[in-house]
Amino acid sequence: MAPVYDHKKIEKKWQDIWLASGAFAADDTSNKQKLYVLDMFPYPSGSGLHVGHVEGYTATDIYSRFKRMQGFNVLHPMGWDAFGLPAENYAIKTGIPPAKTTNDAINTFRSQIKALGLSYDWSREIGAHNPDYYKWTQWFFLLLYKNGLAYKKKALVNWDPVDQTVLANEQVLPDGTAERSGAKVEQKELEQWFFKITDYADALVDDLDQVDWPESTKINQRNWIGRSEGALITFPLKNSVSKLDVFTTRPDTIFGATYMVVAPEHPWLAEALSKTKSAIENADEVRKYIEKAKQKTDLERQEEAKEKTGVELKGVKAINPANHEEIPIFVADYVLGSYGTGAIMAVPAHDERDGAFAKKFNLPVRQVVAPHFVDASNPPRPDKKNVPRVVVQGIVRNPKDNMVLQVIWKQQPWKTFVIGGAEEGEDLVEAVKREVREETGYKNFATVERVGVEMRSEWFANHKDENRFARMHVFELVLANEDRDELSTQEQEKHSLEWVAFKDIPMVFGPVGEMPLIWPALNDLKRGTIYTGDGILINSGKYSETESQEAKKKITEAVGGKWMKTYRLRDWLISRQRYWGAPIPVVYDPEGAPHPIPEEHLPWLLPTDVEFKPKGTSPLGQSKELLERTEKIFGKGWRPEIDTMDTFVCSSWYYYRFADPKNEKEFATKEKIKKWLPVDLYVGGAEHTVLHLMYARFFTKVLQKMGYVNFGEPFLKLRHQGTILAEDGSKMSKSKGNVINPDEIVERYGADSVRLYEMFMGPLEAMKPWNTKNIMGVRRFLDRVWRLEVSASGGGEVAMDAAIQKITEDMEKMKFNTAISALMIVLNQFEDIGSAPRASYENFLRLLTPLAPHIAHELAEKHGIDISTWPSYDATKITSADVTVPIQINGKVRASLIISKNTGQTEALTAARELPEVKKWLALGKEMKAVYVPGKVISFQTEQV
RNA sequence: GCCGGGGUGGCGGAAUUGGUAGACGCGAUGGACUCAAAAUCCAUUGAUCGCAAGGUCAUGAGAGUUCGAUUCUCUCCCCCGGCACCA
Repeated sequence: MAPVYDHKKIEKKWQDIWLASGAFAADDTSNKQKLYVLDMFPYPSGSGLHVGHVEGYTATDIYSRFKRMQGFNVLHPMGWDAFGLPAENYAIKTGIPPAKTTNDAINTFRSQIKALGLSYDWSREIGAHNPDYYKWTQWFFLLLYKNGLAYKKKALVNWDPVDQTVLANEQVLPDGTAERSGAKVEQKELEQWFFKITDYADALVDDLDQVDWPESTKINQRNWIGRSEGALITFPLKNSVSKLDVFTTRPDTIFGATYMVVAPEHPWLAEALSKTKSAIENADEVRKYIEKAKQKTDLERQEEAKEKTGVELKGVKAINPANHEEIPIFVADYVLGSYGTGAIMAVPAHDERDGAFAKKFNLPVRQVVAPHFVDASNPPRPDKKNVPRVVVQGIVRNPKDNMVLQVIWKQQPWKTFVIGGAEEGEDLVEAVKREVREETGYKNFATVERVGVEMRSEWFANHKDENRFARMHVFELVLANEDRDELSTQEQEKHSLEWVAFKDIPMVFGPVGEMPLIWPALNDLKRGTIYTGDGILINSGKYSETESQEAKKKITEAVGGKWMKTYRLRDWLISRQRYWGAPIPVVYDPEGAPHPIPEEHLPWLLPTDVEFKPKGTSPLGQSKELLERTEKIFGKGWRPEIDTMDTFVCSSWYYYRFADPKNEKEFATKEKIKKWLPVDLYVGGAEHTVLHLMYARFFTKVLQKMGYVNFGEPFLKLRHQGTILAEDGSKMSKSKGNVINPDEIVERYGADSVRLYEMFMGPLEAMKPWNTKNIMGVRRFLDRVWRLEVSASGGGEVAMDAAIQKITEDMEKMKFNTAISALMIVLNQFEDIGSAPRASYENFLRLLTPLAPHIAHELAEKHGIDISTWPSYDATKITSADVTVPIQINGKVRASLIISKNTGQTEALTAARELPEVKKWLALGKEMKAVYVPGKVISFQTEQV
């Protein structure tokens, strides 16, 4: 009788062994290939580790152990993002210093993490609140300052009038009240420090292409940065020397600009109103509107977004530089002062917001872009180029006058229209067929030349030099089984319905770049709808019939505009009127001018002689020690900066420190950075898709520019762990009392069971509910592994090679749920044959090691098995010569057949017809068609009765 | 509203260069062992019709292409995440 699987004893034993031996220390000198596997370092909160942490950390641990077994030199460290608001808020409540609560929390976290058997290199542990760490956070501030990337300016901040303190955005509830005091938050202008992240906006967008990150995270970052390209165009004012600049992404619509709008904050407006004799006739009304708009919070602006408001500036007109028309100017708060130039040209026909405004104020709408429809290319097929193809799907007509409103196009993989051409003297049909064969790889198809499609001769003449063809036409292409020139009558009939609709509208065809461009004749357009897409210009003077993209450039140039980029991204405000953070290393001379603190005085220590009571300024302002220190070093009358840095500054560079955590001279040596960075795999929650990940990328780009590192992206591969929900599918929260405490689960079922369970729940990135019953399933699996008998020699067949291949691939892709499932299948096979053959068992334990390391090590020791290397497999043993092929008759599986892989079509079909099941079903109708897809399926089609 | 990701048994989830849907696990039902219970083991377990053999239906809904669709195309519904007057 095997002894009972006592997880507590075994897990403690191995954790002690690993700790004592420093088993997971990364080797700075090894020649083995390095791999840097990193978790987002946690904020050590007082409530301890939660199951979400466990999920991410287990995933990186499994991956690290797997890679070590494959011979990599793995750096897998852990540290603490220890500065932050919760500890300070707790101090305000209790008076206990944040350093104390934070260190207690770190001790809890560390012991919880150790109890999970996670293979961190503890010799590299760091804490962002330790002076030997924040010394370098301050050093980074100085680096940015020296390079003009840190500056001070006035900014609006969230001000809590009850607590007399500035709040971070996340401390302001959606209804505009303070989370702590419940007071209505005010906007207050204060001098603040900023990092000039906007200098790197382009690199932050462009370099996303280089990294292996979830697509959604990249998109979030792109949206946040919000780069858009457009034109800066100047609109002169009538009877004035003043001009208004607008930014627009759609200079092609300028002929439709029937009015202008300036933001209430626009400086020109303030100036115009301040003059004793303002040109604005209704100045009072305008002032009133501006005052009202100022009082609106962002929230109110949002809520009122649907209803547009504004006031016309009477007596002032702008001149549209494209057509020299006089147009009115409005002030309206739907235009933001902080974006672009704070002024727009309004094109109500082609912009939803301008359209809504024009409707309310009854302003003229002029349509200047006619929609066209450019079809995207097909999904790529292996070894074949993509070919653009379009088909009419539907036509929307106005029932009153039977006018065509819209033509809907769609792509169809089996049938397509191609626009083909031929050179002088060449046969058109042959030329098209040759081209289609080359471009698509299709060998068998029929073509039909489509009459009724009107080629516009003047359009063609205009674009002649862009096209190498002398003649062009539209063909319908139908894929066929044989090579034919014509469609059968039957086939033609089949498609005739669509065609009838198609040929009724006059169409214009022509190539733009590589895409066919198709648009309905201009006079068939519906008037008055807001069309925001690209198209063909109409009512635009000499630019009419020009395509949007082309017109953008041409018009911008013609009106003297400048092509430029704008961004939504703002500089990073890093000042916090808070105690528990890294002090900003700046002092002010008696005149109040800021001076960076010289490096030799770093770390610029956080003082401890403060009270944690909200008093209206940063708690550092009360510190006698800090003031005395400043005066002692810099002289009488000098004052310290009393704000601290946003904690995101600390976490923007910590991944460098792990490479060289004890260095007192540099944040890390160039050699060690070169040795370990960039991070190969980074795992953390999806809540950091924008802020942390973007700030960290910004720091790395600065380091690259300054020559400290030779790469521009710190995290090559990023994965997010999904949220773990409570058993009822709701979010876990303390207030609901449905939080699962990992300690209890580890105590009860063991660390290996918890690890295995969290990985078995589903895909790493998925949001999934906790289910304590399901832990019993993986625990039972481990119990059975524990009880498994091992036999000296083989007692049956177990397909280990296939399992090794499957699990190796799953590990690489971090599909741990299916890897565990594959191990369960192997165990089931062992049990079916009564015991595990020794050779298979050895590999089974090796495969199990990264996932459930404690039990695997214990069993390996018991049986004398070396589990330090990952097993390999023999690929020839995985694929067998025979395959089981299902047989479908009229699409339903009726039988299956075991045949050799090399069996030919005729032979396979003959063998299939011999089967009684097949005979029975084939007897019901006349056989029409038989297909054998080698190794996959046999399919019969019979005449349906 | 826009962008992105999803929707498969009672539950968590497998399977997509189109090829036997539901792997693996949980739960459930029946049985063995036991005085009994727990643990363990064996069997069954998508729905439905049928005594059975065997059918039929089924991957959010509806259509389409195909010998064959969870997988491709179109329309619609729902859920989750992000952004939201960004010109």
